[in-house]
Amino acid sequence: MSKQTQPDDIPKAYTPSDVEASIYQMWMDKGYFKPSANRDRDPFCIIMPPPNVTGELHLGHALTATIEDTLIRWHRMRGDATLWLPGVDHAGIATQNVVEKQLAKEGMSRHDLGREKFVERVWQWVRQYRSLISNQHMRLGASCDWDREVFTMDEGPQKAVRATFVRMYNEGLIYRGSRVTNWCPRCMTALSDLEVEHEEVEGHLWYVRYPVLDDGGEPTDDYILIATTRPETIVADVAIAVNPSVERWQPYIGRKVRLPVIERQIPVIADEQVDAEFGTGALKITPGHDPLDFEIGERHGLKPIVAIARDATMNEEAGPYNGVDRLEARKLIVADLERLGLLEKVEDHTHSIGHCQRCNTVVEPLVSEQWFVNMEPLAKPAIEAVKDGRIEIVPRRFERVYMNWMENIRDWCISRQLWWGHRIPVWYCRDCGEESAAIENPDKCGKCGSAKLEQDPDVLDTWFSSGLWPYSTLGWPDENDDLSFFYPTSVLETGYDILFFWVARMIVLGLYNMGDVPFRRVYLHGLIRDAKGRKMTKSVGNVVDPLVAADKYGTDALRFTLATSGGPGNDFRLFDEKLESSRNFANKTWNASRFVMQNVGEEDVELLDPTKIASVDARSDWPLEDRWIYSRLIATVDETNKLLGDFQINEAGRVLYDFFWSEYCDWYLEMAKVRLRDGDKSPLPVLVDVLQNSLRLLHPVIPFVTEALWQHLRGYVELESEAAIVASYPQSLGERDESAESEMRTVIDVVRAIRNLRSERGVDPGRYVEAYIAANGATPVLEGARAVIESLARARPLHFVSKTKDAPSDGVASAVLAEARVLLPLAGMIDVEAERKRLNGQLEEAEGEIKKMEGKLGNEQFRSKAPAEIIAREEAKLEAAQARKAGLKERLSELG
RNA sequence: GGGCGAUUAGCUCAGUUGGGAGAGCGCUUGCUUCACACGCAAGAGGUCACUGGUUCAAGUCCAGUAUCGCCCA
Repeated sequence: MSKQTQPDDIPKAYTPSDVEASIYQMWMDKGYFKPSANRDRDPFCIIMPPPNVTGELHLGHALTATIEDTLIRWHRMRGDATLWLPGVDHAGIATQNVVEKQLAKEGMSRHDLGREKFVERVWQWVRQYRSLISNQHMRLGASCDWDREVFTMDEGPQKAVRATFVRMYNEGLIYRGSRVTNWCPRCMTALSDLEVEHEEVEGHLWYVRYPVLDDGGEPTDDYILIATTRPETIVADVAIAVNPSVERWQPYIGRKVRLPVIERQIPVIADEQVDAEFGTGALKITPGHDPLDFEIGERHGLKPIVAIARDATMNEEAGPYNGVDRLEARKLIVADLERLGLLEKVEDHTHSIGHCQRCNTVVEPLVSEQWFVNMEPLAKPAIEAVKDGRIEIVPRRFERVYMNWMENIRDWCISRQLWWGHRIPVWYCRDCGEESAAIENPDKCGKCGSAKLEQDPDVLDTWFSSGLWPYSTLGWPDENDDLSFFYPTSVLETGYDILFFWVARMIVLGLYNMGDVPFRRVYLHGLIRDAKGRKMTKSVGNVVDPLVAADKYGTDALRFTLATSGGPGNDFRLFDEKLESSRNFANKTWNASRFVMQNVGEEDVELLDPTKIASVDARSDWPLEDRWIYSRLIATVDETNKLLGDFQINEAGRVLYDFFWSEYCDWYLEMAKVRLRDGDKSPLPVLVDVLQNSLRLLHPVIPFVTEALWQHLRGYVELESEAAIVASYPQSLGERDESAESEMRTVIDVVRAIRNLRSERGVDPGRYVEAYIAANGATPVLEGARAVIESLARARPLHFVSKTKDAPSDGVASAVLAEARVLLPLAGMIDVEAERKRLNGQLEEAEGEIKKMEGKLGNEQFRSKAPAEIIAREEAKLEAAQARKAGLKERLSELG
């Protein structure tokens, strides 16, 4: 084979920026991201959560991309027909806000432009950011099928939105009505309940006197005391409600009181729902500005009064306060109440206040006409789907959170008073007043034929279109092969913070539109925090740009860190030290590979044939270290596949890290060097084979460095595929070799013991020292590993003796293991007294262990109830401790 | 008010059928050893928040308490 690269051509340290761009380009050019057209294969499909088109990707997106890409690459390597479909969300309010901000810098508002021109302006923004987002995903190594990239406002999804709306409208599941909804006076739109964030605020409770009127409508000296947190809404009160079960209120029911501040008369009514415990037990009823009051008002046929306008200023209903901002009006009204002697007292009071998710403005609940989805009938099948396991949520605990929300579902306000978004497909006839919904824009009224049609000016909640994402991206409502092959999709992966916003609604709408669940499994990841555990926000200024981190440490380092930092569903902190450690790991793979390639050099090395070496027997004539590392590889392969199947990506990463670094590099490579230095090339096939398996195992998490190495390695050895990304993922390689593993533990223990003695006695690291080993049963194993031990422990020559008495006795440092006693003659470096003290300490430890084990094994209950395997293990421990004790006693008596 | 999560080495976190207390970083000591100082070797460091229970056996299961955080109303 011709060598494509020389070892010297490979730089000493891995430099991500040298290889990432060209590798990604190569993957793209070769079309590796496209799903196999072979429909006999199992489908594996993830629809990417569409990032908002508002701006650049943050770490949460990078985490999503990392986890999904890892799963996708793993399945692709396993041979599944794998599709990862990318997309971008139009993000109604958020995008409208950013474009408005841009306009403001030019001294304009959207009203200056008008709706049509403003929307065109947003499209300009979209064109810019849509590709920017794709490019950022590419930098992160995302192996999605870019030809299928979709935007929520593309023609296909538009059609899906309309088809869904029209059907729900016709079936009465979507309706229009006047309700108290959450109104953001800054965004000037209604919001759904989910878009309101509640915050505890230190406020006040004002106790206001409402004078009771006599039959002639004249005020008496009597009054009803009302506690309120919002005095400005007094002007919109329509009644006072009391709980009829409270004795003291009985005489007032049916009478009238006079509204303080503006002199309107309102009735005192009785309603069971009034909380007799809160405040004074009497409640002012303001149906125009409180959802609960709205319900009470409806029950009693009271017409709501809206006194606060959409811009949060008081309107004409507020009389003297007309035109004043709601918070200013509060101050004025409190002052007026005080002046009139109607304010009895003020108490401090903490309560939660709703804020707009997008702009943090205090939300005003007010009555307005909006579109709603009747959720209850839709929630039932969505509850069933999770209950009966058609959808599994990982981690499991979120299933309860989901259930709780679904079982207490409330109608979903879907209309937004915005210009940017899916326009509600409802038209009103100006001639006959007919209202109808349609998929295609109608040109005349279906009832009277008039052409004077007006479309509803509002747009839909962004989440309405993203709720259709698992199939609108696959071409629905049109039927096609992709849709039937890939739907239901395999995994929906996202952060737990959008479980309700997105996941729950996709389940509801998927079942409604498709009659089947949108995905089989939901995997929810945690949120990323900064080094101090704080949420990353622009206002704190602690936001980490994923691409900056990727530039600094390499994309693989970022990915490895994100993939291994936290368990499923748990938040985790990100900081530089973690990224450094991941970078070091990438560099380790680089250098181990470099070492292997240097040693392969011009040799013709063939890969091992796994089918021929699957059994322990087939490997029985291999040297111990070869049998050992191959057994460890087999164990690692099995464990990794199992963990990835359970979404335990963090654990899989840890297992691979430990195997590659602590076993392959720290021990196997060093042991292989012993033979290689003697000109023995026999370790090469194992060295290469374990390496190429490791590269494949690691590829899903750290794709760039593994691909770069794969390409280098191909210059030396015939590998199974032209690229790591399309190599097969190692699976079930064969039987573990338990005896090789335990024999190697003994060898390693002996090496460590010698190193420890040397280090403690300050032996010059370069110096070789003689060593004596008394090992009894383990002698053949240790003797077989003589060269390895001599080299790794720098102990030469190594003498095997049957008893420690056969070794020199003067100036000897010793270590007593269960399997062997090791003696290092270090004349002049040994303090006999200190040595005795040290050994006595170990003797005490061993005796303690023996006592503990004897106690346990002497317990009849343990003997009869514990599994045999555990009893055997404890017995082995006891024996080991006893062996150690005997060895230590022998040594001590030799010391005299 | 209801629910969930966290509490394990100085720091950040693993620990998924109950039986070995672990990793990375930091720290101490020694090494430019022919893959790697983004490294190697040797160490120190923990009543697994607390109380009680189940069990032969509890970081792991159950009940409760405390502190912190999150979600829902």
